[in-house]
Amino acid sequence: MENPSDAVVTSAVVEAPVVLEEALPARIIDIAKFEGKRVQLKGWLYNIRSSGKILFLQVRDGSGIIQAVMVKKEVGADLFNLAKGLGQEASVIITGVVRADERSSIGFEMSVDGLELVCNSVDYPISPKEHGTDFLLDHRHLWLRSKRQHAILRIRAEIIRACRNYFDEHGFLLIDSPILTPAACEGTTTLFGTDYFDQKAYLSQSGQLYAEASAMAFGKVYCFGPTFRAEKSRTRRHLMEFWMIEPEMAYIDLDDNMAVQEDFVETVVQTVLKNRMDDLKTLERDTTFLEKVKKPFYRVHYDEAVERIRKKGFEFPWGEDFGADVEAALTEDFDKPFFVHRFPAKVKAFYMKRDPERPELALCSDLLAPEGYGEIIGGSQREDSYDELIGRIREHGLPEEAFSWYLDLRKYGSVPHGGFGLGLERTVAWICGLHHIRETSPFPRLLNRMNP
RNA sequence: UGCGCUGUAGCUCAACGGUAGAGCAACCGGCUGUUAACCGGUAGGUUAUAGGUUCGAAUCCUAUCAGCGCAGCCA
Repeated sequence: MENPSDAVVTSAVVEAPVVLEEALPARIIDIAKFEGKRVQLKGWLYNIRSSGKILFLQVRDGSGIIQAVMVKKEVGADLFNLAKGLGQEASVIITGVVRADERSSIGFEMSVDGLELVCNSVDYPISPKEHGTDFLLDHRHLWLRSKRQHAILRIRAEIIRACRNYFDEHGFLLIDSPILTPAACEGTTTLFGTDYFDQKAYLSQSGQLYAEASAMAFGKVYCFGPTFRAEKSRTRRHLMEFWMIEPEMAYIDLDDNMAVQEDFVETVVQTVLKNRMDDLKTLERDTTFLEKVKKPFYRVHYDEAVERIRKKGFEFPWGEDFGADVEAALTEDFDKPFFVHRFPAKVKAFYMKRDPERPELALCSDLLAPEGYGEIIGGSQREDSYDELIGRIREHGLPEEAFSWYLDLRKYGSVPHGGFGLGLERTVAWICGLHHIRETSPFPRLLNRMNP
């Protein structure tokens, strides 16, 4: 700047007609609308590749990933070197012009003309190469930033939305059940205990009993919330904490109950296929089985299921509940979800109504997903007779006092009723085609794992 | 809780009784169309922990700890 002639040249550049137009705030998901426009993206650096005088920045903003191309001679050495030194997951605000490009997987790229470093990221633990699940679960808070997890969690959100919409649009009222409860709902599984001032309390394992009370008040209701099981199960189908949607309906029988379930499940699956095909592709999900999820679903009586199992070579005594191997073998027979109904009452919960034609059977059903996924719904018609129900409670050795309010429902205008519970995470695993349930939850609670 | 499997560099793995190695990540350098980029170089280790067998142990044995898989339970 000592030389006055330099100043003249500098000001000439500033006032030249190459002044950039204002950058429009944009998100990658609707980048197509901005073709030819200069935009501003706020995001994180997903990956970076360098070719000497040209940089390829993979930038994600939570809605998608775009390749932003930076050329050294266009942006100058300072900015170029700054960008070159960025770490994976550095937060950046970039500006540039959007243009169509056939080489891009999303059809568009961006030519960068500006980059602001918000915060650098040094030694990011999750590299683009493969990692073990244990390591990834330790870094779940960062793992959430990767493509595959985005696809799964978007599908999860879509499934939740579809579930809520279905019941909201079919005359059900949302009535949430309490999470802190005084006693076991079903009396079988182990519960997480906690302290309720000077009283013992438990985390809810099901909202069903409360849903029944609500159904007697509003006719058709559903609850949707977390449930907790303290079972020490370590399998690919179990979580300690999971979400369950539990509709309950007054004046229905077992057949009505199954009809609602198949209509509901068909709607949820078809909605995901319609709205989240990109994410299913990211997961490389073969959707042929999902396309077939249309009613009616098959209805297999327990007696028939036992016959099918025996034909497959299992020595299966009538009266038992199905183990995992038997259940998986049974799903081989069907190309879409199917019901197994009327299980022997002695292997089922105390509140289920008996089949009047065969009192050794319960009016219940499980809905099993194909492709080996197995049970996603358990449902039943509930016992509506006071005398029958109190007999069951005594047979099971349950504390009568704790169930007095539940018995009241059979005292004051009892009606035939029923409902079911759909396990959200199992449904997500099935629709996404996942091997293990743990990726279906943003922060899964597993045996021996509560962090992060 | 039972049975089985596994703990080696930040990560994914190799070395299977004889000097602990590779790819990726990190760092330095090269490259104007890369897309799990590539090429060259540097650094990185009390082989989960504690005992034992052996001239010699990552490797064989025992215990402990941690993780994974399957089962039971269920959604």
